[in-house]
Amino acid sequence: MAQLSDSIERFIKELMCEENQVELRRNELAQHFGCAPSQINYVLATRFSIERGYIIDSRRGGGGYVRIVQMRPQQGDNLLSALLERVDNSISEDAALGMIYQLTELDLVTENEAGLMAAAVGKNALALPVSTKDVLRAAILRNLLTQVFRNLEGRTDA
Amino acid sequence: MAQLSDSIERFIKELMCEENQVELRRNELAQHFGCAPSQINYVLATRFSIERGYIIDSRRGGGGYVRIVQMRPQQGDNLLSALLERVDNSISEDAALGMIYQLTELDLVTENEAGLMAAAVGKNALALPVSTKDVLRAAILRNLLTQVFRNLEGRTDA
DNA sequence: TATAATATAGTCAGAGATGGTCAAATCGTG
DNA sequence: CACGATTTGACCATCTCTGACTATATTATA
Repeated sequence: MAQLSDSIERFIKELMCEENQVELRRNELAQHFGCAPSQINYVLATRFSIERGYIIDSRRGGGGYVRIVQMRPQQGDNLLSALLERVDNSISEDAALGMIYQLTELDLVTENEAGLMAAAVGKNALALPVSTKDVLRAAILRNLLTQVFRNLEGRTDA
Repeated sequence: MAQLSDSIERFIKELMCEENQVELRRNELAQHFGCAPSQINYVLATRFSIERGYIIDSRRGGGGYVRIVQMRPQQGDNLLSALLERVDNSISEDAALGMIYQLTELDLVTENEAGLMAAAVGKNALALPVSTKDVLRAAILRNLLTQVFRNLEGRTDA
């Protein structure tokens, strides 16, 4: 029964039991479970996704690591998923600005932060054919939304 | 695991904590850390780059030295112009992130704001052919920089 | 002074150490 | 069987560190 992925998931969650974050070596963990390193990525993608309330941070090269942070359960959990879904693959400028406005109303971002987000997805920033614009805006906005929720966690690095 | 580069970076920043510049011997420093002298150059290139607001000055031969100076802008306005000029029509991800890093070091943006800016110009956000990426990133970053300084206008302690 | 010796620092290609991505193979279950 | 979930492996991306070779400045010496 116990699929490899489930074991790895449980293992990681045990490591996190007291802390709400854990740092690990991808290759070490893979070796510990005798599996391919990419298996770890699979577990992270399916069991520790942003939608499920986890943030993954990593670094390559010597001294590399993978850090998993569990977001505190909060109003945001469902909101983020809902927002990401609403953005989907393409979004107009108006809709994007509306969404950002909503974040300030909820006190999830400061006015300054909202200003930056608007600057990033505004039409001035996106010098591209109109058709491409909405798609690109969606990609950027998704990134920004995720970042907003990371910020709420009081991140450890910059 | 604290990488050698990270230790060297921290060491140098401690030396600079009060002064905004420091002078050191490359070989001495390398010996102190038990590494190859060129390692020092690596740290300088990656952690004390011009994008991050540092200027390196050095001299070879007997009595040679390496001097690291942190640039401190007098007026926000001048800095904005300088940054916009440096962005120009195209900018790499590294350079963009370096610039954002500089803004946090100068306390012009909070860590959260820097995170948002990085999210807006990171490669994950810009799903485009590489050649187009830098140009688009430049456009977005210019917008963000302008917004940063707009935000500063309303600040009491600026 | 001209030249050689010595003392520094810089550059760059490549090795090593990690982690990431993606598509194909495999597994399990309705 | 069909189909989604899992697992793997080949190939890619990034970060760090070193060593051989190069460049430049100072000092000693003929």
